[in-house]
Amino acid sequence: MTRDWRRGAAKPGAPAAKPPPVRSPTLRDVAQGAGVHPATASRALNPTTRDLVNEETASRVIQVAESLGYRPNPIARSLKTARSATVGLVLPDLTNPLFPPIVRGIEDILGPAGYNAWIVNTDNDPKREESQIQSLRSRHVEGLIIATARLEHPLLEQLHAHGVPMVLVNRRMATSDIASVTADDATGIATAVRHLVDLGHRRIAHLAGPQDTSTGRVRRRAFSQALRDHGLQDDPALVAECDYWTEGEGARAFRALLDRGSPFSAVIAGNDLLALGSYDVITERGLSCPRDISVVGYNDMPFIDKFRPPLTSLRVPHYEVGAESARLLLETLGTPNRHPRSVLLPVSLVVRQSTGPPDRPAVPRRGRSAHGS
Amino acid sequence: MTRDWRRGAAKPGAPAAKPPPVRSPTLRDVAQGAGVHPATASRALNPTTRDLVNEETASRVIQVAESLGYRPNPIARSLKTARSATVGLVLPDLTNPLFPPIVRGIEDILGPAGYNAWIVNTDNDPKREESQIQSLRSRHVEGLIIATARLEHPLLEQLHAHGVPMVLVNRRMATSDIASVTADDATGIATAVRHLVDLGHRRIAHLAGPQDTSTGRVRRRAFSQALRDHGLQDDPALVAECDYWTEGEGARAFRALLDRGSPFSAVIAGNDLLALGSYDVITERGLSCPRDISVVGYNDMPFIDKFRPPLTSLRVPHYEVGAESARLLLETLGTPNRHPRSVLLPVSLVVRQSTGPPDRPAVPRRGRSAHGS
DNA sequence: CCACCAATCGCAAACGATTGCGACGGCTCA
DNA sequence: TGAGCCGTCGCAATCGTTTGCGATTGGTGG
Repeated sequence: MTRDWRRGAAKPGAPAAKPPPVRSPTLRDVAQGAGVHPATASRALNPTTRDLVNEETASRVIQVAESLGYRPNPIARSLKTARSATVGLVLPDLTNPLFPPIVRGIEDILGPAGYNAWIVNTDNDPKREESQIQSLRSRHVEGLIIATARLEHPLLEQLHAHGVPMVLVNRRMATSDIASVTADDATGIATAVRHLVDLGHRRIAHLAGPQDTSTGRVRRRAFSQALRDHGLQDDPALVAECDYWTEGEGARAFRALLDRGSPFSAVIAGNDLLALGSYDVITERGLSCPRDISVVGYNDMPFIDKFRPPLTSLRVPHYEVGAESARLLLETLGTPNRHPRSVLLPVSLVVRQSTGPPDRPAVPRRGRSAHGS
Repeated sequence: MTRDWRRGAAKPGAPAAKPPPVRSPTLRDVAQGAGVHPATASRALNPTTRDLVNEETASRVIQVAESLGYRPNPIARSLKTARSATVGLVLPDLTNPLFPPIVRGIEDILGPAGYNAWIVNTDNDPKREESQIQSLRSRHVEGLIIATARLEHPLLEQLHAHGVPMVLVNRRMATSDIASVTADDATGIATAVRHLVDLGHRRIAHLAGPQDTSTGRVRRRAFSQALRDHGLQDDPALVAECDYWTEGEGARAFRALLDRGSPFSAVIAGNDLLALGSYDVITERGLSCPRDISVVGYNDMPFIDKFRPPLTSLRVPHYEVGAESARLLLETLGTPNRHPRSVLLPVSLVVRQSTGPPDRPAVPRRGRSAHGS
């Protein structure tokens, strides 16, 4: 005698006025419809346990489930299994056009694998980052894809030590060996330098990104290395650091570069936004690109081919970066103790109109600043 | 062996010598620590039920909870309460730079109210949209913010009829009265037309967006109305429709416009991407903007001031649009039967260098196409 | 002095799923 | 014929929290 386990057992005395609640069907409903126990229904519906139940009953259960439009409740499942089919995606700032393609790549891989991504913004604020990650963890995300890594990042190291599966995207860390997906920045920068040298440039400047990020540092080092490889002088006066990857910082640093008085005819920016900042300053000082100064960006942001002038930039396969990081994370989730792997994706130089042969030995505008002789 | 990084992976073989699991503390732990029943702890921790428990015990419970670093498990809570403190955000395409600021606005309002947003992409694919929304609902999101609405949208109407709280952002629907937040497109377009008329333009074209979206249709109608208001002829030959809000569609439609042979000296694009498409064609045909043709965009996308030439555009307060839609949704969640409200946010014209006085009666390039007489 | 009430708090049943374990038949094999 | 095994499937516990209800206490008014 099957006990009536249904919660809505009609109150005795109450008329059989069946008020059909819009409540979506539960596992119990399909079990009852198929005349089996919920446990059996559960096993029948789950592909990995399906062979524990008679093939005929299984298909009957499936049949009923479909006709009822049964959708398993991910919350209940999560609670029981402590798994969530969800991964967290931690971004510094969605407004940066760099990230949407990465997100797309990630989702396109995760989706077919049955996972979804929780996207959170940190605004580059470590406090916010910590609380966001905390929130993700309490939601039982199974892994993290992190685009906010700094070279020194205690929080991430701690998570990694705790065995939290994660992969860094677009960034690497100094110490820990955490899986990461980045572009081959060293080769990219070398390509850019060669391009400029081939055009005839000899004094090339660098707008370096934040030195507490791997991209900022790797690109800066690669820059120095490439100069030396070409037998050029690696003049510290031709490198200016930016504290953030923003247009404003790019402008500030580029102004500083000009004001230092060391002549240069080309600049390689740590990324496109910094390059845009230098565009602003070039206009502001009455200079012309590429006549007075050639500019190379990094990332090949969308629409950057429509800027004035169209920016020569290094194209990073962002979509692929995202996709690859998702694949890495899935691998990690599948085989936990796998040794962390890091992949390097190729970048390519897209030559547009912001680079050209040096017009003449550039005499940087000294402004009215009276510094130096 | 489930890989569960939340709870300390108990080393196998370790004696049962009180292995203090790193497992995050549960309500039971707190209750036990405070010497009360979990139910009491729950009530003490919940601000709305706190007055059901003795003030002293309440503070003791809170004390213990803090010292233990207790974080309530949202999943368990969700399961029990059928609420999730989560809303779904349905976007057509995150890659469109229009959306990140909207997302920011939404998150900035939702966050302090204790809500989080699940972001999903639909790629403008109705099938995908349906499955994504289904997925959101099964996660018990409490409401939806939807940026993918078309004028006719059975799915949304059905959800609305089912009482799903939702607000449309940047779009409205034809029939249902669903809360929405949009820009004041009619006024915006009128402003643009006046700007062009003031410059001396008399034959103005329109690159219309998809006519199954409210924005596309409203802007197109406003365009015709504004022409008439200025006593100008509303020539159907000067309106070309785009099927999508993409650069490519803009280019295609603009080519068609030129090939029709009706002269015009300015064009108002349904949005910035369409305007960019016309830029491409202007270059491709050897024309010049604004000398031959003035162009006005819509949305004032980030960085669009750096295009060639800097695009005159209508600025929509996207952040505010997002924020306002979040506020609306929160209101709806707070008072379910409230009559749906729709808000219209002001837009402003940002004049840059893509608009200027007409050089001479433009003689559109007829190309080598042999169509027509 | 008893009945009643308010304030507190515990009990236990949910929420919807998963899963170890054991029950039950039917079958094989010695 | 009985022991043992295998295929199926039900039982019940469990995940962590919320909440209706009832029990206990102490205080109060009649």
